[in-house]
Amino acid sequence: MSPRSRQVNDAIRAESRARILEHALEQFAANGYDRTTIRAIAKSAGISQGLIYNYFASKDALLRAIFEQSMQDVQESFQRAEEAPPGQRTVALVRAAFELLERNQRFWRLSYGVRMQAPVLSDLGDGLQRWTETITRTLRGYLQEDGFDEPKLEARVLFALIDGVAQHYVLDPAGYPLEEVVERIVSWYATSGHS
Amino acid sequence: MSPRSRQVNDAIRAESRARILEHALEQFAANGYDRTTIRAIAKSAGISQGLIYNYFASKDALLRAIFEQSMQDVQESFQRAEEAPPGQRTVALVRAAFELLERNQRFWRLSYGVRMQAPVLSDLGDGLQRWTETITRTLRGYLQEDGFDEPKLEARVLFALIDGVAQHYVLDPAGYPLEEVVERIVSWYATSGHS
Amino acid sequence: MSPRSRQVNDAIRAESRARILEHALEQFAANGYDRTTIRAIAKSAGISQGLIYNYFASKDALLRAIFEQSMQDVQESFQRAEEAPPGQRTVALVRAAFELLERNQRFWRLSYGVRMQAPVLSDLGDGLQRWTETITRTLRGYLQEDGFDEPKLEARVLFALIDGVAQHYVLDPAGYPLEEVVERIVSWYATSGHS
Amino acid sequence: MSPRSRQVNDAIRAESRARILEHALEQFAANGYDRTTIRAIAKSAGISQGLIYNYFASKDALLRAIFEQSMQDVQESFQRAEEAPPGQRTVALVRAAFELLERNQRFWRLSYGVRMQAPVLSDLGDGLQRWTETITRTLRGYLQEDGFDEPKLEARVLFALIDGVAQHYVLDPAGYPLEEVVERIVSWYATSGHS
DNA sequence: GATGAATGAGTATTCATTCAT
DNA sequence: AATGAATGAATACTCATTCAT
Repeated sequence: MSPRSRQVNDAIRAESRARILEHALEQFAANGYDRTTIRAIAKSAGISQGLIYNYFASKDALLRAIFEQSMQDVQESFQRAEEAPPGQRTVALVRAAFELLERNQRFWRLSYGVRMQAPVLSDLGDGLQRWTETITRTLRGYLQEDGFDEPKLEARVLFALIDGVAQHYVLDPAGYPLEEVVERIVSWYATSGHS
Repeated sequence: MSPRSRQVNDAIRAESRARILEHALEQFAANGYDRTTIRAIAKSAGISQGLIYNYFASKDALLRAIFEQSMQDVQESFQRAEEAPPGQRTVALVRAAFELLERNQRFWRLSYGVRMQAPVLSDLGDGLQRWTETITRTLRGYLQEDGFDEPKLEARVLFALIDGVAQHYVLDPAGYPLEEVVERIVSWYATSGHS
Repeated sequence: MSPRSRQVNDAIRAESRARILEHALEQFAANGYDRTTIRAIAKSAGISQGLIYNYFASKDALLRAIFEQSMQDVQESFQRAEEAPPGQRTVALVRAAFELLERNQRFWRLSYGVRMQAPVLSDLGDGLQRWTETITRTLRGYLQEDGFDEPKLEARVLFALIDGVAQHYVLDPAGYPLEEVVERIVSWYATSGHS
Repeated sequence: MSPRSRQVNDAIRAESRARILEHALEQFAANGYDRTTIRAIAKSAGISQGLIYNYFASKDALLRAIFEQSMQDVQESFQRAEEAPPGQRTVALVRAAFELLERNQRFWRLSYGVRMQAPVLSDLGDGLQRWTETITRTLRGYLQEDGFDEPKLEARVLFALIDGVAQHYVLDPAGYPLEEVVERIVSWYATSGHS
């Protein structure tokens, strides 16, 4: 008789939104953004196509929402790395990065698949750009603390290394010896003040 | 209206084919494979849409042809690295890789943009997969020669590093200090037999 | 939770129904029937979409209800014209028509916007058709009373004139010198028995 | 063998374009702009939906093209009215208007159906507005020539009359005694310098 | 009486591909 | 060898309408 209570509605909305995001991520990661149809997402989520537009203004907005959600996760994770004792922060951040990677493979797969199109995918470009800069700057700070000679250059190298490993991992998660590779990298940056 | 001679015809065909490949690469690199239309390629090349199908069976086949052409280039380049004296081959290959990168930025941009979709872009998957394996195997061999302890693991790390740098470079060729980064990497692998 | 009394309920229903009609007319007049969404009406009225269907079976029925309501208004207005003394009825009707027009601009705007689609907008056709015939017949009667030679033809002309002026007015109410135009027309039909 | 000659292509294009315009007008006039689908136009014209976009950028552009084409017709027709001897120009223009109406009923039906939406149909608004002003100004000039006291006001009345008759005619061309009505109007404006 | 989440059929538009010339 | 008119299947998105609460 009486309309659904505010709380019940909010719960329904939260659940539907999450469901859509989850299945959109799954499809985007598997087939790439452009080759994923709204139809496929709806089917995968077991809902109608129209419902998606009840929660997201466009396919583009859906992609953006996925990024925002994941970026928040990244921020939090990196903040925890900051709490590590000086001299161990570089290593803490490297480990944090790979933990993120394992925990959210599909997002990173999507992210790498979309990266080169950033300037072309409206409004996404900025996010990725800023995120890249943040990482580089953070890394630079840690490397400087840890006594590296050329922290700026070194940050570029380390970031590239992390990025490269992450991509290779994501291309074949089952077959990639991520643990070993991470340990190899960590062992290299653990003994501080090289050069 | 005497029919064109065989030779003239062949020359025309070669020139048209090359022209199409060139402009397809340009467009694919700039906008991504999916977002590039046959129309755009034809317009860029100054020809009709139909003509493209006279040389390539499909958009997909056009992409494949670009890869084949570039892969050949890669092979040749890497073969020259093999001629370096033992103990310097790793470094030679690293340098060769980055020379290739600079010489053919657009191809690498396209390549990285398409990589995550490999399984989904028909028939392309194999090519990329095989190419990845080839590089890893070659690297492993050189690193072993050069006295590294765990050549297999080390090859994964080095390949990831190269790949990561290449991607970062390709995202912003003008702003990336490629020379310095390469020298940093090279200096690291030049003093052989680390461990 | 004692049930609402019958009377209170009826009052609520009447108020809601009127509210919906009011805002539907506003939206239909501003954007046209086809380009007005149920969503827009609901938003304008500050109610939910669903509620509209509690009062009207469909968008179409809502349009029909607006017409019924306004037609009644027209009937009443024209009946008052009938009370004018013979020889002044034509003028009385002309004045009544333009008073209606000014009083209910939005309805006439909607009406003119929908007129050409009448046969296509289910069940509306009849209403408009009948209404047109009624006016023509009434006008014919008055003109005959007033001694015009060819009352049938003259009625067509006068009706067209009224209709044309009304439309031009409704297209730009602020800039149209309605008073003057009406006086010009009235002065023409005031001196009865032309020919 | 050799591609179609320029001339043949131009002929094909002209024929296809005309065909599309013709069937679009037919559909728009019958069902209104908003309720006419591209699909329906294509089906009516016996072509694919895609082909329409080969000639017109959008449904909107198609509507605009119809207006441009017909407006040109109107211009020419009115210019011929200008050649009438002074004192008979008003009547010549009235006759010209109704000839246009009969010759192109469907266009006027579409035009009246869309008029109230003008501000909402992108880019069309201006055209109709300007056209209205042109007519009013021309009429005013002729009426002044013909010695009417208040040509500005009189022009408004005459324009409304023409417009009203045109609409009533277009609503039921078969049953409307257009000839008689026109003659009635003409007879009124023929004896110049009333007042 | 009232809500708003959900549906599904429909719409304009795009684009790889074909084919007569 | 080359053209470009034409196709048709697919796509993102809209919106009137339903219904459980």
